Amino acid sequence: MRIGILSDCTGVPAKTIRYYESVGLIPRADRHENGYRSYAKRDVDILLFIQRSRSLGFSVKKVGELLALWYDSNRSSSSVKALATSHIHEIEGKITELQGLRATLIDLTERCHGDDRPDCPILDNLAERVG
Amino acid sequence: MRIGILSDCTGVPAKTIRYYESVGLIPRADRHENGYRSYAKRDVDILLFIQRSRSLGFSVKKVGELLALWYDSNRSSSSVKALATSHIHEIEGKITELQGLRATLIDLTERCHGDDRPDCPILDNLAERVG
DNA sequence: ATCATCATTACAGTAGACTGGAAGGTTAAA
DNA sequence: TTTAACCTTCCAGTCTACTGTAATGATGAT
Repeated sequence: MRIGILSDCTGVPAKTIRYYESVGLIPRADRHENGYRSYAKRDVDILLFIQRSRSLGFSVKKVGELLALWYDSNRSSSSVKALATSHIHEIEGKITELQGLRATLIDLTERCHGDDRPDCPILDNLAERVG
Repeated sequence: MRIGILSDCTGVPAKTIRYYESVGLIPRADRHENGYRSYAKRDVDILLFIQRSRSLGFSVKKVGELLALWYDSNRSSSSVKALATSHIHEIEGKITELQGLRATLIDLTERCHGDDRPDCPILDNLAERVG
């Protein structure tokens, strides 16, 4: 299977597949006689695994770790769970941060009448010396 | 006031102040005879305004818009509110996305026993053909 | 006079994950 | 035969918001 086909099968651009190879996320592809990369069905599964992991917000680096565990039939499920759990914590940290911003902004906008007058608690707050 | 003092007053690195000038977020500073940038107390307020806006997650571009409104004594509070509201929507979009990821990951980790056995629903899920 | 500390500019690098484009080789179809 | 559609490599660019570094000049204290 050539790279274009693999791309069509997975939705991952050929450019990106080469990129994944270049950063070591996937192994170097076998080559046809003409130098074209040659893939097997297994590679479709790998790309889909990567795609799904990425869509869950795992960094490329962490996807590499997940792939290593996936390849390793002697892995412990606890090691996978640890990776996922740390990722959840990361996400929860971001959520908490964003919720804090949201709360502040909501408070400010609720206090802003939002009419034609220039008077505005949002700007007042931003202009406030904090320290 | 030289740039180092302004930096000390605000906590914004001199480098960053020059950067803000270079991208037009703040106007070009007046210069002393020796070519050094010269700032006034007003600039402290501007930098603090920028800092506070940035800490609320506004992009540098949006901070520019906020500053323009702040400078404009004829602004309408509704225009400020509109900016803030659109920013809230952006944040809420991110929160929703992250919560979705979190829910999926929590579900997967809950189904993973996390012991020494290789059997793992997280990897099974990632390996699952979706389309 | 010399040193530390401050300032200037211009250019490049960082992070993360790609994406674009040039210059060229290969293959299949019209 | 020519054209289209593939593929190759390599280098560079994108995005955002800075940050680093080099080379150079100014100021103030000892």
